[in-house]
Amino acid sequence: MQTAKIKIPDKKAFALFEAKANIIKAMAHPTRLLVIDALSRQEHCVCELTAMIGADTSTVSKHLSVLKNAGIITDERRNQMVFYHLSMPCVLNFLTCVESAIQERAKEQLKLVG
Amino acid sequence: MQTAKIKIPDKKAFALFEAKANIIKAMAHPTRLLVIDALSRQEHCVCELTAMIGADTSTVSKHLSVLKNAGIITDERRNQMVFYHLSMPCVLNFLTCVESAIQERAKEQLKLVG
DNA sequence: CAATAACATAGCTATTTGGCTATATTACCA
DNA sequence: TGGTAATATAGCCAAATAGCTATGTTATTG
Repeated sequence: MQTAKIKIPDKKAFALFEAKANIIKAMAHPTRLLVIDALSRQEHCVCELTAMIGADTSTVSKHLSVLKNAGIITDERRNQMVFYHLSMPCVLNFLTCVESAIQERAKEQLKLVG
Repeated sequence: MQTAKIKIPDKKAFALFEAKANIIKAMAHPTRLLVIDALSRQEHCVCELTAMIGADTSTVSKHLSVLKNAGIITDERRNQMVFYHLSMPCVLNFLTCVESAIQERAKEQLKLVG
């Protein structure tokens, strides 16, 4: 039983949801959020990011290519090193949104316990 | 060779990245973005969302539970029906950010082609 | 040109995810 | 109380993901 008038999305609308989902999927990993966070302050080479993350270079490199393919970061080679930059800074607002939601939830949990 | 001073994240920092990633992961699916979009305008019951999505009720129900567990939506039973609401409206700003990034990229593509 | 440093890619495997079918569960109604 | 509508859960399988090891690529250096 439907009460509200609903709008069934057409192909184009669904394609847009898919495109957005692909970008969001690229962010949906703790390591990649760490990368975004680090690059929000300054550019970093792969070696620095690898040191922060504490994983294999190949693993880090793969994560970086996921973010790059999604258009969230860009790379720039300078001699042997490759430096990465955040090219979609508006994602930071979202992370703030998510963080406050987490904090609020923590407060709720405290209320229930204490 | 590292040039910049890097900060290795401690356990707490990494746990926060994980918590954020869990919320983002919940959004990282076209169907769930459709749900968020629909609920941003008004509440909807499962039957309405199912009609929009065009999938099995069980599939839609699972998607809704993913969003609910992440704290992005809430549910409210009224008689036989369950209505869902968007409880984290700040995610909409993020979707706008992603959408404009997609548009910009499309423009770039056009430049390259034409 | 050989060796090395910094990254990237390929290939493999364990885990997770997303869809379905089938089976609860909850509330209403005859 | 039995039947039905609306939703949720369980269980199954194909596909995607994330990590590693091993190998390729690019630029520097001796």
